[in-house]
Amino acid sequence: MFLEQSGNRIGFGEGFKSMTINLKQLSKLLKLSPTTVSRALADYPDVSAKTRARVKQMAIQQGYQPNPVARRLQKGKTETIGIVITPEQNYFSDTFFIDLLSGISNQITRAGYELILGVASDEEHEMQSMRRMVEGKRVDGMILTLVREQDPRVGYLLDRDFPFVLYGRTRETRPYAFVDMDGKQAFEKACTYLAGLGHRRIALLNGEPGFMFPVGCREGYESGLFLSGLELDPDLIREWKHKDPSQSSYRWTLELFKNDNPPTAILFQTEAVNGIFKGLDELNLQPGKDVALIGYDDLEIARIHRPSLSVLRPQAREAGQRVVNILMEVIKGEDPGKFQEIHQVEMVIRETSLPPS
Amino acid sequence: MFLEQSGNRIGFGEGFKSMTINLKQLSKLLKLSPTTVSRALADYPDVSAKTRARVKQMAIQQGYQPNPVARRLQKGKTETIGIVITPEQNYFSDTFFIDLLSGISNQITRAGYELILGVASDEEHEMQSMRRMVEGKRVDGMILTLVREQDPRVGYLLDRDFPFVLYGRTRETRPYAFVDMDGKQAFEKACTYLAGLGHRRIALLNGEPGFMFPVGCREGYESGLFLSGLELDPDLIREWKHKDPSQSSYRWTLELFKNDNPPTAILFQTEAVNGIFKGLDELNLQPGKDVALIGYDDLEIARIHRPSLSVLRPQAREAGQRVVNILMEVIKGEDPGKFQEIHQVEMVIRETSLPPS
DNA sequence: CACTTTTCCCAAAACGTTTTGGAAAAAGGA
DNA sequence: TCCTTTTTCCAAAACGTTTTGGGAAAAGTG
Repeated sequence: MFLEQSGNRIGFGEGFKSMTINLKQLSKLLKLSPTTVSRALADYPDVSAKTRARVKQMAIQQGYQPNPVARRLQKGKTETIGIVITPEQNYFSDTFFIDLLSGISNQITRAGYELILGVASDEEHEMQSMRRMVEGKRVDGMILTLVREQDPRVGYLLDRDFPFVLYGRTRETRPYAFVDMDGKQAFEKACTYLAGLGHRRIALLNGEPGFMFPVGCREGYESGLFLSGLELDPDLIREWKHKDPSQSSYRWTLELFKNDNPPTAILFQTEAVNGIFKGLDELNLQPGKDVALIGYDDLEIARIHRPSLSVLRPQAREAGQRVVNILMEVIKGEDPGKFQEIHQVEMVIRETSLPPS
Repeated sequence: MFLEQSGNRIGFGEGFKSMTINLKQLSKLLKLSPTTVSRALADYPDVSAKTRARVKQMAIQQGYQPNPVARRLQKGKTETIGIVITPEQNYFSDTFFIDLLSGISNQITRAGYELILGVASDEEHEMQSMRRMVEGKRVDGMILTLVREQDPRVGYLLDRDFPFVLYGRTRETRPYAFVDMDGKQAFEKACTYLAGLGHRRIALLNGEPGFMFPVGCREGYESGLFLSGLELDPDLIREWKHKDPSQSSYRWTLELFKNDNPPTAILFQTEAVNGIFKGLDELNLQPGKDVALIGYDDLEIARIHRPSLSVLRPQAREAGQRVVNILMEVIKGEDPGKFQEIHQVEMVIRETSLPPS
């Protein structure tokens, strides 16, 4: 065994040797006990201002950083949050999810925590990845996204009283913490806006059934129709699939216009816009001119397309930050039921929301 | 102090209490020492087959899982790999990056390791996030993506002998480990293919300068022209920006066709396809018919567009797995210079690569 | 001055593993 | 039988922190 804790590299088979100082070494340098050094750095009041300053200065000079693994063991916390994503969900479409993730990651870092990522190919592996994190004691809390109406993950976590926060909502009677976008209000707003322009046949190309988000979209759509004195026509509602948003939305667009009395406007999630454009193109209909369009999510394509796409714009980054702040409270032991946030969604009017021609 | 280590929940302000068993409790149950139980589970030969079986059975029955934090402290490893992504890089375009990440994540999990994710808004925060991981002793190794020609991250890691693997390459004379796609060979193949069809004016709409990948693309393009006996015309080369791939590629497409002798084919990264389609549309040119197109990366849009887009298809998932396997070797102390892999890229001919009309 | 309170510091325990360095028991060899 | 070797187990140390429970010195207090 080498007693010398120098940073010398030993050529072979040795890998990286940290050349950083640890608490014991630092305290020796200061001629203080590890206890006092630890407490000085943590700003405990029972260490004098003078030594505290001395300790801090030396810590900086020596580049001391407490070993997080040791601290975690002692504190009984992993200081880690888990999240599992699945590629099939076309959730990585452009900026939205990465914005959410960005808000989450930054806030987690600020708290001195870590974000560990699982990538699961399907629902089963999604659960498996989460169980590994939870039962393997690898995280203090979980963040769930793209929640389904019946989501086994939520039940699982509630059953074992494990801290978590949803981005979105699910059908579950027990109280839990969530941050959600007000999809209902957003679609209601878009729908009444279009009706206000004179549109009478407004279609909804909704997200995949089984997931929770489209439920709110539909509620908002129906409520918007009702408020505008329009009747609901089931023929004007279609649902695309996560696996191939473009393909399925393309097919449904064509379908919508087979109607004797076709729509003059479509509400949808922007993910599906490529299919819609393609369908309209094939039907020789000009987006914006012949058919008004409002999408949910302000993706790059919405801004660069000509005509540019009117959209509902959720604040993903802010939502991500809130998710983390709430999760920290829940981990501390706060009642999750207290944290149920529904964020308003802004409407951005661009060129595809004109009155009917 | 509570001696009783039961899993009882204490109602308030207590958060989640793991009700899992630990090594000491398990060994008490088995009437064995923690040492023996630990060694039995790790398949050491100095514990008899009989007790080993007994231990394993009990471990399963009790749902014992060793606390990873404690193991990490003892082993002096974090069992964790870090990766930092930046949202501005439109790297999340559809399937490519998520496939890479999927390969990385799965392989890391298989090794019993964790993947921690940093999201940085720009180059500076990218470095900052990495330093936090490295100097904060939070990871055993780093994975770098979207590397620049001059990449400070590589120098930083080499300087402190910290294990890392690049997905991609950079200009650096010291040896380091990487997995890269053979962009050069891919573009050469596409270029000679188009030339073989009779195209004489082949344009390159290349990625952002400063990054390493476009360098190889250009080399392959030039080499392809040379092999086909075509002359290089600098007017047929343009470069778009990561910030707005569609916008800039749209502008450059228009620019390309202002040429007295415009191209009949374009090579590009599929990320930029929306801008190209838009530009061609504006110029009343039909993709595939009037202008042959081959993109790099098989994104969803490439498959669903009519005409469907011929592409060069990198195997992102496999590359991700290799990156992790190599990183594990480097962490073990193997010489990074031994691991320099260049993966071949498949060409998928679809409908946009016809002979010139 | 004697007593109490406050200030400042520290030794030891604890977190839950794995590894080290034996030691007792069993088996083998003569 | 006695000695050697092999098998099987374990006590103690170690990883690097934070927390616990004082204790000595300094500062008030009468």
